[in-house]
Amino acid sequence: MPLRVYNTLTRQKEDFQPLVPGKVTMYVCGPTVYKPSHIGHMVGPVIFDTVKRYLQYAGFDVTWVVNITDVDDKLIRRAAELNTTVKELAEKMTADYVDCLKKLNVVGITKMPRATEHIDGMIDIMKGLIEKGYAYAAGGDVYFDVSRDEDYGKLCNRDPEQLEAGARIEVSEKKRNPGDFALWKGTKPGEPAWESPWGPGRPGWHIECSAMAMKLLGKTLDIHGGGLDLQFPHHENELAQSESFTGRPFSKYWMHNGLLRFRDKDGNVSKMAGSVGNVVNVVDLLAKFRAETVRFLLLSTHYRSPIEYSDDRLAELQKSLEGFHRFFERYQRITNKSFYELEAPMKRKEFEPGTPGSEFVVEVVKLWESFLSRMDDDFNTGGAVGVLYELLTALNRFVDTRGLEAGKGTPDDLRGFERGVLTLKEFSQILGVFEKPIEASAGGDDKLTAGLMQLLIDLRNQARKEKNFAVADQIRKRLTELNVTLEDRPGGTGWRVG
RNA sequence: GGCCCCUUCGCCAAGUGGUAAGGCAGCGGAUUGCAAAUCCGCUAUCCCCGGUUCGAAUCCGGGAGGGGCCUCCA
Repeated sequence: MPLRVYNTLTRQKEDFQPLVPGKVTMYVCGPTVYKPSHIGHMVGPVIFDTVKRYLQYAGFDVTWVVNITDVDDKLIRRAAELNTTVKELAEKMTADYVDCLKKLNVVGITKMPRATEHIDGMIDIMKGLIEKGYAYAAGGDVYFDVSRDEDYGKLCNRDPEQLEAGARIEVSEKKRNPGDFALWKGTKPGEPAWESPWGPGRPGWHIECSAMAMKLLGKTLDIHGGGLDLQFPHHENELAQSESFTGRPFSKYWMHNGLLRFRDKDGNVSKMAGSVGNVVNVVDLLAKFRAETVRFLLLSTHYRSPIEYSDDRLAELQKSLEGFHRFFERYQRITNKSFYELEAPMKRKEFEPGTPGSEFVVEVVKLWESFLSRMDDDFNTGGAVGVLYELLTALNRFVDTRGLEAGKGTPDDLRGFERGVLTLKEFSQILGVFEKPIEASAGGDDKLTAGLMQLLIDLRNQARKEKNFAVADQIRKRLTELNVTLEDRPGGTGWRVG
């Protein structure tokens, strides 16, 4: 089954076929770095990081660019409030953003260009647009002339006349049409400015993305992504100016991710955004929940659907993910190997069906196919996550029924088991999760604690042997009060925090 | 006013014409000295009304409720 992608431009799912066979260029709009990142900023990166992982898995060579907008009205305002420079503020907030991405295991970004590094490219585009009559200079500003662009509005299915009807666009004497947008803004005192043929000024909001995308990835991209809220006006304008400039399609596929929603105490649901004032900073969030849980939350819904955020939901999710980590410990007990250090081949075609005839392997292969067919269908990570849980259950069931933990498995059982675990690893790598053990439950790092725990466990087991359950239960109860849970397993007693 | 989307078990969430994945919670069972962990089983006909079809959660029309964009926003 071919990989299919929903294209905002055509409003339907299409077979994915990049311009150059085997290679994919992807551009995703990044943040304006004037405030610390909130979770909403992470939705796109996590999703497109997973998209990139899957495209690579499917055999494509992917180049992924995410821009940093480091000059704009909000930055200028905020810098003034903080009594700092735009540059300094941007650097600080960029560092915060990059750090958040790293924590959420977004590792696939090839390049992160800054808008201010591409002023020349923007000027070239503006010159070209003016030459072709798509843009005009007016009093130190440069505007894009919407009326000259015949298919303006095609991305968002908008009729320019309708736009004007409801427009609350800033009225400017300088504009020819109300819908025209600024490519270049003449400088005002105290603002950062760059030289240009139209005098000193700074870029408008949309031109930077066109300049950076085309400079780094070429005139036509394979995938352009971003949040649904950027569809209009940002992407519409980006598309208009880019295509007017090059005369070629700007991007083959446009992908838009759903926005995060926030449910308040009264049960009202609304988008999470700075303008609503209900944002949750990533740094604050990660103090409460593991980064893996947050990443998982963003992947457990289809990317085009809105994601409803709440603490309860994260807590619930975190709990269910612990089941996976418990299984990884179980795997280690059985095979003496660390799941976290396993490496599954990240090429789809390298999958080997494993021992033929084994019922368990047949089941694994079925789940593997199911997982991939969901991912093939417009990156349905929500559905794929469901298969991930199914595989976990299948593995635990196999361990139980074959008595693997008690050492009763045949070599054939163990081979099949390894095949299944490696498949789980493969899924994990595609989703970018389960790379590290949960710290709190690892427990054994501290030698003294480990020794004391072993002492208590030995004492309790001795009491159990003597049928002195009052003492045994006393020990367990007191440990429970200390948030330590004991597990009596076939191979001996284990413990964990939590 | 214009454009668009959503409504599936108590909660979250897959499924886009062939008879309802998965998670959390709940209940029952296996296992256990009792627990924990794990496994097994049980719990929905898909907001309402009408239509198309042999057959619809899935398509069409109408209604109700919710959300988004049109202005900075990931």
